Amino acid sequence: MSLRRPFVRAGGEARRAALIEATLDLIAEGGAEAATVRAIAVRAGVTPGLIRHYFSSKEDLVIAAHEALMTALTEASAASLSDLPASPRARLAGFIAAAVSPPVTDPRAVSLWAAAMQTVARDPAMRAAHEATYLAFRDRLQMLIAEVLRAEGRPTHEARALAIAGNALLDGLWIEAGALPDHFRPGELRAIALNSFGRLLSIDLSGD
Amino acid sequence: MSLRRPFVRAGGEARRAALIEATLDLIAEGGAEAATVRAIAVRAGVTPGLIRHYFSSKEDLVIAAHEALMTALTEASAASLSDLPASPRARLAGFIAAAVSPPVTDPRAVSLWAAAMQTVARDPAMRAAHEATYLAFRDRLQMLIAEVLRAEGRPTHEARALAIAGNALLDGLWIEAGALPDHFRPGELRAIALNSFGRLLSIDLSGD
DNA sequence: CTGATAATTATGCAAGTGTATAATTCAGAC
DNA sequence: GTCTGAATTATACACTTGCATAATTATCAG
Repeated sequence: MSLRRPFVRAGGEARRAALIEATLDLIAEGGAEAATVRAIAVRAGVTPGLIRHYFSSKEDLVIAAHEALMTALTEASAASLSDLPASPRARLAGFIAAAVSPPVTDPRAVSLWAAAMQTVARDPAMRAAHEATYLAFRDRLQMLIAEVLRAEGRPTHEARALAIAGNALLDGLWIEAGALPDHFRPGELRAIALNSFGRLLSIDLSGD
Repeated sequence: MSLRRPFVRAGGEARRAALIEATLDLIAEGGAEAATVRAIAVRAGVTPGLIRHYFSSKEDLVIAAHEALMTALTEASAASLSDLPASPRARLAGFIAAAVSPPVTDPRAVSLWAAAMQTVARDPAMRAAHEATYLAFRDRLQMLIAEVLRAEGRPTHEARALAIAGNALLDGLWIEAGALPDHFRPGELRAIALNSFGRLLSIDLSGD
């Protein structure tokens, strides 16, 4: 009579990742409210109670999911760096282009990011996670900008302001591309991003 | 023994507006999940059951609240334009400065915007409303930019791309100001916005 | 003053929420 | 093999949610 559901042990990191993935899927599809403990468990092929074995609370899981998402996005942008030539200008241009192209520009990612944004305002833990990933991206951008300025023999004291503006520009374009993908011609955002960055730095980035 | 709560009749439109206002307050403060039927009723100084007397369901109320918010933002944006001085450069500068300063830069507005953004992806009616307001703002910016270019005797064929980039820049700065207000010195974002726009247009906007 | 009616409150309910706790079962160590 | 601990399931609970329904009351027309 004991028809207890059979299971296989997936061990620490794999299950953790599966639960995070299920959480992100659900939030992207149906908003934060759709990511209930039970729904997450079903999506991950697991029983609700197991969530509490890997995360101290549901909130903890959601925060971990947000961190995983933002880290993945940041690394997707950074991954382009290693493939690029050594020239500072080419490196910056590649970084910018990657930030406004798939897979970074993905409606799912934008929707998830908006959901997280909503909680950042009031949840200190969430804000800490957002701050960390935001600053990580911006610092990377600032370093690339500083390298370009240095290569041109120009002072780097404006790098911070340029990084803030550049980051805002990329964020805005990223959001627009994700929310209203039909409003832009293919490659238009990429061209606008490179052209605008070029003007901000007074350097031509479109060539190479 | 019957201590039934006394009440006054507010009649149709007033109560309806009060319920919408309470809903927006709660969503802004605590996210969509905080806007429960009971919390809305308390905030509006009313009993939960009354909501069903003015709206066929809670979802109906939330949609009405979002519509009210959108139209309010649109009208506020339109009103700000009429107060601006006549010089094209001053008008553009004023518009930019207003976009990254209080009360536009308000955590409540950002939170509400994020909440709406989250549903844009899956709700066609919501997306239509969002498209309209987004394009209205961008078109306004494009017209201001075109006026400046025209006043300088320069061609205006780049106005569209400049408006897209400028709008993205303002969006990004606006969001970060709302999400992480402590990371920027007072007036820093305003200075960055004006300086960056100046470089995008190759025109000095900081003066005047 | 008296009905009539819409506005409002009061009460209750079924479904869903996160979480705690106990019972099981797999996988590797010895 | 068997022992053992961690991974997993199962069950239950207290609470919240949206909503339906019935009972009351303010307000206004006549």
